[in-house]
Amino acid sequence: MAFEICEKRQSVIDAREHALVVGGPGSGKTTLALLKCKALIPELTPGQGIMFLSFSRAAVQQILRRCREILSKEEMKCIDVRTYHSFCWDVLHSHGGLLGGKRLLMMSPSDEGALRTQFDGNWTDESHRLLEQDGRVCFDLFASAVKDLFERSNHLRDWMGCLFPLVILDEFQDSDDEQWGFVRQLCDVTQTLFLADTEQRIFEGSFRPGVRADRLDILKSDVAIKEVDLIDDNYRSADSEILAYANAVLSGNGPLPKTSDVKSLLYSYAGENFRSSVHFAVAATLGELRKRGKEQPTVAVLARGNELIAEISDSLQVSHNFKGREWKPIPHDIVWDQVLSATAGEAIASALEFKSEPNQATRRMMHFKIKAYFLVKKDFCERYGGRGASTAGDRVSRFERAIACLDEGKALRAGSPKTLEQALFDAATLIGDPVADWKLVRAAFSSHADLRGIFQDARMVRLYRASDALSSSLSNLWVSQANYVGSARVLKVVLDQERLMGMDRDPEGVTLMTIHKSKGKEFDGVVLVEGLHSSPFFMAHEAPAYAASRRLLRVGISRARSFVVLVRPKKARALVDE
DNA sequence: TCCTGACGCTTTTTT
DNA sequence: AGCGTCAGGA
Repeated sequence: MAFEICEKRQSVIDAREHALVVGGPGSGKTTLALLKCKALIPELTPGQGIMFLSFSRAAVQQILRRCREILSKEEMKCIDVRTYHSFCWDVLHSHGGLLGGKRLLMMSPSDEGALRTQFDGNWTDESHRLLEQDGRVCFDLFASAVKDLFERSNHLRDWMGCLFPLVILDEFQDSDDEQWGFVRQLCDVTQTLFLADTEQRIFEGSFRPGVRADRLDILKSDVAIKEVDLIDDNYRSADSEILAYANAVLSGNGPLPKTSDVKSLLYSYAGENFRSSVHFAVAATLGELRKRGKEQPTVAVLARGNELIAEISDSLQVSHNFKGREWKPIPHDIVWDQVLSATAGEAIASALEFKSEPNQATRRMMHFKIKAYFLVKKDFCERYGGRGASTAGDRVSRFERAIACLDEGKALRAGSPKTLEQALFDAATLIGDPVADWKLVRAAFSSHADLRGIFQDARMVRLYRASDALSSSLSNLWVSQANYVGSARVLKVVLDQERLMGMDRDPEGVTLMTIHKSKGKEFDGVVLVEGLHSSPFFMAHEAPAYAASRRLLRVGISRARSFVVLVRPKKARALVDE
């Protein structure tokens, strides 16, 4: 469907004042913003450009993809699409000296993480102290530091306005107080275009303080702004009822629109019944999309939680019987960046080293890596939620004590360190096949309740084929030295590399991720999966109308251009009240 | 210090 | 179902 420029849209393109465009998924906010850029570019003087800010690197990729469709190469040079953080980083890097005299030092998230795991106390206070006393800026403080900078130096702020006659703010409903702080400053010196969808507020709440439900009201009351609502427009699934379905789920009031573009599949039990149902749903979605003429359909398999995503990935890797047919494994990608699974992988790798070459050094390293895993886990729990932190802390000290025993030459006491060593000792001999040997050593981690987390978290460190970088590196170790010493290091290097490379690959075929990660993306088909005991569509203790869950569901459903399958437990709550 | 059993909860998370 | 938590026992 062609993008029609109605009067409403043209007014945004022509506007010389601040503008706010509100619209749902697929309503064409980004396209409209880029058309405005196209119109403005001829007026730019040399050195001037347009700044397009978004939150995540994934969103930046998505916008750049759109730029390639809409703008010429020359035009693209005039637009700077970046994340808030990278913009702030540059401002602080070039002009941070204005803040305290000496040059500022920016800390990357991993620098900050390393400091934080060592620091005992209130990290927020500490990060402010680091900025004020040492000129070291933590990632979370970038925006507020830029705000301070603009406040203290009107000259710098004015100059930013000259450099960027138009600044576009994507997903503005998700901005926090600090980000709004420096954007507010820019409003005085340049033209702005805000893009927003209030119903896509899915990160609001605990994890990013300062993100507010009434962000748009604050904007409208602080700045004179022209507001345009694209709420009725839909270009993504223009011919289908998918968005209408998603909006019915959002409102919670029936009835759901009757459509052949959204199907439900109900399952009865966890385990095999669940896994084969999901497997079938994905295969059927691929089949349906091919029938509809997509030769290489893209399909997203979405769930609320990472654990369920991991289980689904397991399901798609083996054959299943469903509806009297055998369904072959389905190759897929997973969007997965949990630091925890890499750390768990390092612990398993160090156990592989110990099993293959038992000596003081490998033995100590294994206990040390396990302790490191629990430290990361503790930090993780403290940051995101709270539960699990005390257990992880216990286990840190348990392995600390074990290391102390080793250093003093004493025998280990009863407990998980000793149980693990015994399990590794009892396990079969390693044979030099990294896939089999990894499996064997990983299994030893299920020998004690303490270590089950490592066993689970390392699931996503996969060694499928001999061609994989990881398994060939491990093979090389075995061939050259007849043991696996060094595999923990190799694993870290390979995973870091993969993380960098996997960054900007376009989705193709089947991709698994949480619904949160799917925000801003689109696919031909979507399979939304609800667990029986985990990742329910509606969280048990949520506010009465399940507003947050409904917003999330709407994001998930509306990712689809053509076809949606919902896989749910039979006894699950209905999507809408009748 | 470690284990066991009863009880409760089950979710995400940019850079 | 399966894990974290907390209390009490070995």
